[in-house]
Amino acid sequence: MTSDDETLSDVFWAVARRLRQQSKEALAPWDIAPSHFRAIAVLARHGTMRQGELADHLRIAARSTTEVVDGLEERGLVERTPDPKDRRAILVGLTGKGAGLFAAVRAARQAGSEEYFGALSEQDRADLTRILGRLRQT
Amino acid sequence: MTSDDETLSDVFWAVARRLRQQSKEALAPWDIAPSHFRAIAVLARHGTMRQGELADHLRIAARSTTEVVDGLEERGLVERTPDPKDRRAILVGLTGKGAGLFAAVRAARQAGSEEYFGALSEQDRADLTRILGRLRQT
DNA sequence: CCTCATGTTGAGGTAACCTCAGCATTACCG
DNA sequence: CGGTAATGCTGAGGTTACCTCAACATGAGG
Repeated sequence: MTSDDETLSDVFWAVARRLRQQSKEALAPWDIAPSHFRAIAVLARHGTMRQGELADHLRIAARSTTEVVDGLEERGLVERTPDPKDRRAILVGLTGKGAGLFAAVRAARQAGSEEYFGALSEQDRADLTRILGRLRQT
Repeated sequence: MTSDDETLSDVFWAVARRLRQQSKEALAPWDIAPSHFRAIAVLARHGTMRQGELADHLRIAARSTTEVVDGLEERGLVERTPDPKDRRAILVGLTGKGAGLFAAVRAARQAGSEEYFGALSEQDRADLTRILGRLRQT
């Protein structure tokens, strides 16, 4: 009830906080953060790749990817192996445990975020996807 | 080109990053962060209030509000005065400088975020507002 | 007056990023 | 071929925008 003085971006950030909270909780049983899961999902779908490529997929800086991969490696969910074709590069791939976790989360359909957005109607989800997609390209 | 493997939340976060970047840049000339501006906007619209009230308006924890107000006070944009009615409480109000900054940013229409969302059509903005509003209540 | 509630802050923490500089390695070019 | 440039990663350090928990002062009710 507090306010009507909310701009679109205020609402946007309110939702962002909510979403973060929600998906963090959803992933808590597996002891990983949303950013970790995002990376796992990419690896699960596209297979082993270089860290740099992973960064591109995640649309974050290479340096940030190092950190995400560090977290996953600590947990035994991914493996780093030197790229035989380029000794500067490092390949990142899911371990069995990592693949298992991905499957488990998927199966449980607790990807959290999707659960969250599930409150919307098909139509609203479609609109939201379209509108956000447009914004991203701006 | 990197990916089609994007969930709705991925897109959402991509937009969030963009938005943050964009509005940070837009506010840079005034040396304040988006969170600061949010607080200023509330104070400009509703006038002097207690810190706790401000926290409610911003929908963040009271402790976090302390920090935002700290930042604004350092920059001379707000003033803390003891609440004469309750000596535990503190009133926060805009200084002339703060009000001036608000006006300047407004006038320049560089609230950034709104600029960003301005790329959308009326209709899309309305839809987005509606959908996000619904999500927030979830 | 004594206990409980309220308003703010100190201390300490988190997630998810960022840039900049440095190191190793590979690629290109005369 | 030798030297310069570009590439791939990481160490160091920073930022934003939050959070919780506990302490402290003050106010309110019985």
